[in-house]
Amino acid sequence: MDQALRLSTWLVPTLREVPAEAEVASHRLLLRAGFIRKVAAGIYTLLPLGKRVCSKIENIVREEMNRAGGQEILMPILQPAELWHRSGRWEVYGPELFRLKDRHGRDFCLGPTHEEMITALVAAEVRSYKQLPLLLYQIGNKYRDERRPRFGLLRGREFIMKDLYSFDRDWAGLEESYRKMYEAYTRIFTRVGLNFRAVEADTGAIGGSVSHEFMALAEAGEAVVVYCPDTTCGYAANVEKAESLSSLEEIGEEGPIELVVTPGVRSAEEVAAFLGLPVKQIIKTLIYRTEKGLVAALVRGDREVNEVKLQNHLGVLELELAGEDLVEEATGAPPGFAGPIGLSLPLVVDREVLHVKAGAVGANRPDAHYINVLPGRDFPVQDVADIRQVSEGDPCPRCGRPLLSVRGIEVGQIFQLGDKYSRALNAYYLDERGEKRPIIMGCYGIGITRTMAAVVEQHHDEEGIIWPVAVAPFQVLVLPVNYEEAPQRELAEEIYNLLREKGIEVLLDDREERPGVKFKDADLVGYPLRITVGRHAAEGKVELKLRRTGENWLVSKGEVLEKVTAFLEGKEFCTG
RNA sequence: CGGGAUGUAGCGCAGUUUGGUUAGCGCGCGUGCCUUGGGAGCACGAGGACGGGGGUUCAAGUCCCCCCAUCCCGACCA
Repeated sequence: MDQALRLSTWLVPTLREVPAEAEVASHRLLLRAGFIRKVAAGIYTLLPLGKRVCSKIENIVREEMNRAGGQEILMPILQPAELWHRSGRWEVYGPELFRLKDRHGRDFCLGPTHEEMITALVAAEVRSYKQLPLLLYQIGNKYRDERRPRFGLLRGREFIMKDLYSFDRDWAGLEESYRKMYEAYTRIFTRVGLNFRAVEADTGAIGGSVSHEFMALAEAGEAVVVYCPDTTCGYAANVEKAESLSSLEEIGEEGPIELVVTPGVRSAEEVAAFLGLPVKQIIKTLIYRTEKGLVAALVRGDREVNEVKLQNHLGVLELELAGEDLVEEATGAPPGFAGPIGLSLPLVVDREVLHVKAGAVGANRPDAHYINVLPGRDFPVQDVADIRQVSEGDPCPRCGRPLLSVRGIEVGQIFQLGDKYSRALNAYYLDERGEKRPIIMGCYGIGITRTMAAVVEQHHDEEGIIWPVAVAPFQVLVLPVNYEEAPQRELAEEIYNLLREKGIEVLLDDREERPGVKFKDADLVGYPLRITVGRHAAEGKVELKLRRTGENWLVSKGEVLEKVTAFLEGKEFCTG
C-alpha cells in the first residue's frame, strides 16, 4: 500500500511567526508553511511539501519537453576545468563560478549550466547529419555564486533547473527547434498557473543572438519589462534589451561655443536649471571603467545609460562607473564636470545626442561647462550607438505608441546559440555531400525552484498560499474538526480512503489539534480544496471549501467524490 | 564588491545607552487537567550563557579590537 498520508506523521513545521529574514511573500510563506528551510545564504532544503510541489513542476516540464521531442539525460554537476578552458568561459564566467580542486590539485567547478559538457558529449557521439536534429535535456541542481542571493528561492546559489540543448544541421533547423521550445514554454507556464509574458532578451554570458525570456509578472521580480499596449503590435522586451524610437527632435540652435562658470553645478538637472535650458539639451558624459580601460558614454541629459547595451557595444566583460578618483584623473575635474571636448578617452555617443544642436557639456575643469556645443563640430562622433535605457512612456520601436512597464521574475530563457560552442568544442557533422559543418545549437532553461516561488508570488493572500491544482502539494485536505470524536474520525477516514482509492492526492489532518490551529494551517499551506468533517458528520454530511474563493458547500458523503472530481477537472463547481 | 543594519532559547523580541545578584518576555515544545468550528485556559516543566576569538576591568550580554554569519539598498543571472 501507499504511504500513509496523515498529517500527524508528516514533517510540516508551520510557523506562527514570520522569520525576520524573509522579505517577499514567497520566501515568507514558503518558510512559514513549512515548505523550505534555509541552510546558508541562497541554499535551501526542500521539506516534504516543498519537494512535492517541485516534483509536480518538474513533471509538467518533463511532459512538455518529451512532447516537443526532448530526450532526458543526466550530466554531472562536477565539471572539469578543462572543458571550460576550451570554451574560454573559465575566465569569462568570473567569480560566479563555484570553483574547487580535487586532491591532486586539478581544477573543477560546480556546473552553473552545461553547454560545454553537452557539446563535448555531442561532439564525441554525433557524426552524421542523419543523427540531427537532437534535443537533450536534464533536470538538476545548478550552482552560481551570486553576488547577492536573496528573496529565498527567487535567487539562490544552488537551485533546480531544467536545461535543454538543441542540435541542428543549420539555422533553419535551429529556428524550428527554437519555435518548438517557445511553444513548450508557453504551455508549461500556462499549466503551472503563471501569469507570464515572453519578452525579447539580452543574451548575456551565455552568448548567442536571438533570445527570449519568460517573465512571471510580479512586483517582487527583479527584472523590468517594457511592452507595447497594442496587442497586435505585441512588442515586449527586457529593459536591458529594449529599444525605442530615437527622438529625432533637433534641440537648440547652432551657435558659437562658449565657456560658462557653473560653480558646484553637477547633475544634468542642476545644470539645466542653472543655465535655464531644458534637461534634454544637456549632454551627459559618464566615465566607465572596463578591463580595457576607461571610456566615456554620452547620452542626453534626460536619458539614462543602459549599461548592458554599452557593455555589448564595447565587447567588454567588466563595466562599471568609474570612481571619483579615476574620473578626476581622466578629466581633471570632479564628477559632474566631465565632457567630451578635449577628453582623451574613447567616446561612445548615443544616437539621440546627434540631434542636440546646442548642447551643454562639462568642461573637464572644476565649476565650468561649455554651451552651444555641436556634436561633430566640437567633439568627434565616430562611435555612435543606441546606449540609452528605455523607460515607460517612450515610443514603441515598432509602432510608436507609448510603452508600458512591469516587473517580472525571469522563470525561463531560451537562446539561439549558433556555432559558438560547437566550434570551440569541436562539434561537427558530415552533411549529405560529406562536408564537415558545425552543429547549430540552442539552449533553453527553466528555473524550477524559482518557478515554484513565482507561483507563490502570484497566488497568495493574507492567510497563506493558494496553490493552483496542477502544482499543489496535495489537491485535497480532509480536516476532521475533532479527530477524537468517533463519528467525525470515522467519516473522515472513510472519505480519505475513498479519495485515495480513486487516485486523488489527499492528505488527512489527523492531528489532535484544536480546530483553529488546523484551519489556520490549512489556509497557510494552501490546499486548493478542503473537506471539513465536523458538526454534520453524524448526518453523513461534510463541507467542501475552496481555498481560492472561500466558497463552501455542505454535501452528503455520497456526493463527495463527484464534487471533488468535478473540481479537479476544472468543471463547473456548484451546489447541485 | 561598495553602502546600511543585525546577531541573546526552535521562532519573534527586551536587556547593551549609564558594566554589578541566579539573563527576561511572548509564541512554540514536554506532562497533566480542561476544552474542541478559526492559531483556547490553568498548572508544572525542559531549554540559552548572550555569533566566534582576543582585550580592558575586582566584575563584561553590556566597553575596545579582529573575525564570522545573516538581512536590506546599488552593479549580474534560471
